Amino acid sequence: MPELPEVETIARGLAKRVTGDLVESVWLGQKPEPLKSPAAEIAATLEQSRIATVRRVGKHIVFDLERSAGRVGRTLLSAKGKQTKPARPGSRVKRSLDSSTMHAEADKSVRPTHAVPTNAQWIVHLGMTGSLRICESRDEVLKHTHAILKLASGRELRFIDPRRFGRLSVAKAGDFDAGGYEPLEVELDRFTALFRGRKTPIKSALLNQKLLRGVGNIYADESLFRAGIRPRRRASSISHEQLQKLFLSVKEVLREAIALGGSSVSDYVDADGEEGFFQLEHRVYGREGEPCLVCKSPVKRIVIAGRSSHYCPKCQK
DNA sequence: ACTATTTCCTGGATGC
DNA sequence: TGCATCCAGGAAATAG
Repeated sequence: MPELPEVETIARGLAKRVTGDLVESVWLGQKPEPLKSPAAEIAATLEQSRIATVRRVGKHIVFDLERSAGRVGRTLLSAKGKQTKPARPGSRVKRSLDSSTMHAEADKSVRPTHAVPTNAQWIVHLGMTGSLRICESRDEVLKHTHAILKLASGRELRFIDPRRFGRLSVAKAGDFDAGGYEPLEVELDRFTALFRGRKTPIKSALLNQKLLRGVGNIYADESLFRAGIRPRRRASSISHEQLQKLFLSVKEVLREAIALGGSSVSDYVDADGEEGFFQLEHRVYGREGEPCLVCKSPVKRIVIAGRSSHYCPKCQK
């Protein structure tokens, strides 16, 4: 179940291996659930785009795409002869409406094959069981494969997701907004303000992606344990001092988990097929009935908002 | 404006 | 051994 540290690990691994590669063609499966944008739009955006960067935003993986208008223009010209309206899909995307006409006119007359980045994005959410794998084209196409990107390097980037909780979408650059603050970047006063006046359990607030983006069930439980706060405590009832502790705990847990490549539970592996090791550092998650590592009390498991929540009844108040 | 609950989905674990 | 049932959970939708 990829949360922030797993997604960060995956994005870093993908960045190493596909940055600069060109998407030559795209195959999308028939199951509609994983597609948040129309299939034709996803394919059209990806095809003939260069992957400029791969990065994590919350639990999303964002591929920043660039398209060389020169390449497209040249292809069209050679195939169809001189066109009065050269197709340059890149020119319109970034510029404002006011200036686009002028620029288009100028570009057309002076440099019809000038490269203009289109600045689109491919956004992948892995859900519970989604994975992105770099394959050779001869590799067996696994069951539950929903998308295959053929790359100019000869490899394929495949999206596989048995449970289909994952989502694929495309957006123009700058249009994608995951909401919430990045937990590793947020400042203390903004962090504490998130919980002011909220009657919901602190655990639920931590899982709310509109407040903080990227914290999931494992890291919420682990952060609350380190901060000594019970998951059912109402967010508004937590003292400033305790929130300060939670602020530090969240960052500490996430940083340690990223350093260890995330937590490998439910067969999570990163882009290189490597397991993470933070599951060995879990102090409460998945340890129901086992002794607290600090006080030896049995770890309790309760359900909050349908999520299992683990805590030490003695260490957490 | 919030908050709580339900729904989606399948593989693996459990129970009889 | 086989078959049914339950469970995992992120986020969107729905209800209050």
